[in-house]
Amino acid sequence: MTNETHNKAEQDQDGADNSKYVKKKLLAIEAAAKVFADKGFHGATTQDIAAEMGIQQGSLYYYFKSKEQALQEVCEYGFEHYVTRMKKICDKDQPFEAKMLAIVTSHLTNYRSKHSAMKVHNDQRLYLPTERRAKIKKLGSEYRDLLEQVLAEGIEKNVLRANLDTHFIAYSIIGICNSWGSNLVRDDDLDLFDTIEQCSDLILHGTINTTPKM
Amino acid sequence: MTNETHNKAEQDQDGADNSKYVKKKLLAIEAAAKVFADKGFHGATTQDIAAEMGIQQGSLYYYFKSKEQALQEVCEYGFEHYVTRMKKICDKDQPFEAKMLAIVTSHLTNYRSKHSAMKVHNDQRLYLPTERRAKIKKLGSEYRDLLEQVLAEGIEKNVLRANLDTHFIAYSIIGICNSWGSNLVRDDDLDLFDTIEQCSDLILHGTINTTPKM
DNA sequence: CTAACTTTCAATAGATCTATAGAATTTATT
DNA sequence: AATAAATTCTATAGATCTATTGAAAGTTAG
Repeated sequence: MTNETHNKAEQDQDGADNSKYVKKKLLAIEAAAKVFADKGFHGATTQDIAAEMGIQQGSLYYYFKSKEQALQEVCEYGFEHYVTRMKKICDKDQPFEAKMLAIVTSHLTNYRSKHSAMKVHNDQRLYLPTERRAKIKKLGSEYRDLLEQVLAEGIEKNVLRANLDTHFIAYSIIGICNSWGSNLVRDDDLDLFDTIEQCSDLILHGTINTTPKM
Repeated sequence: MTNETHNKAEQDQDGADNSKYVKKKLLAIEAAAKVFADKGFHGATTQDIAAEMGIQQGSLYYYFKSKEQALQEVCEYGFEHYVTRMKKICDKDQPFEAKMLAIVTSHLTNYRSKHSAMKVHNDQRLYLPTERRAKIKKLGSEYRDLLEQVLAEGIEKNVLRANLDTHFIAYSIIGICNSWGSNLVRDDDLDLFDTIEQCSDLILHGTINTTPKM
């Protein structure tokens, strides 16, 4: 009768398996991801998201306290898997080339198979106020650090050129992968494994012909 | 007294030098570019753009018939220079490496020196309805074609590896450049020429150490 | 100085869209 | 079956925001 919690959206960081709720909340995140990916954060309406889920606009607020929170959760959702997988790859003891292939594969596979959330993370996260981006930022720099570490190892083992700037290369790899990731999302006909292979090849060998027959 | 053209925005494809008008219209496009780059198309308001120009919200419609038209013009504005410059580079008779350097330089310089419009073109053009994107699309494919042609020449002259997919490489180059372009826009401390050099180097030579001392 | 033209302004209608609140319905529990 | 709890609905206030309109202010030219 007083102010009980009528709104699940308020008590929302527990991992407790309210099974029913948790499952539909996930659907909500995925619906938001799809809609944000298509129309952009500001271009999308809560109505769009609700429609995607087959519920009424107002009902959406049972799952999200605000549209902004929805964006935040979509971004985190899209990015968490991705960083987790990266950690696993880096932990394994593998030759450099294999690691790099695994990294590119992980990155691009994530785009194709799973989430518009990846796209939303890339394109829309800057519309979040800084407070809401803290976790995402942390994940992002974790990811880059891991990647730079892999590159540093590669240099140490003499597989990579010694004069490389790992920071620069890390950003570039992420750039290429994101760019192709977007293409994969946009164009269903694009072959995933072909793309993976070509990206890796470009990153490793560049374009120059090193054995020119004269 | 009937319906005369009170609105310049309606008669707007003439290159005639209404000097005063033309100059301020350019300021309008640049203001829109800045605001769209910061807040995104849907996140920006006509009020924001007007404020950036120091005029009232309603007055903006003297220069643009609609917010959407503003976006279209910003995208075209950002991209035209860019394609024009590309043509010049390709026409010149130069060795492959020089051409590639020039292309990367042109691309990144355009980001740093001139326009948020580049950013808007990249990030926001898909929010335009197809009709409004016709010109932009044409320019885009012109650009890619030119780039692919340069690459094909490189292969022919045996400077580049024969097994390259020019289409793929072209997209990748654009991807890397856009990615670093965004970084250049976001981070003023980033050195332009350093970035250019590193991008070119990566594209040409990749990362692998081709002369490993054992 | 006056008339014609250009540019800006102020005010607003009409159309959103977010978020809230309380009722209605469905689902789970005793 | 009766009660409690969870989920969804309807309706709406309040806050935008775009685009229009006609008047005001500024500029140019005769």
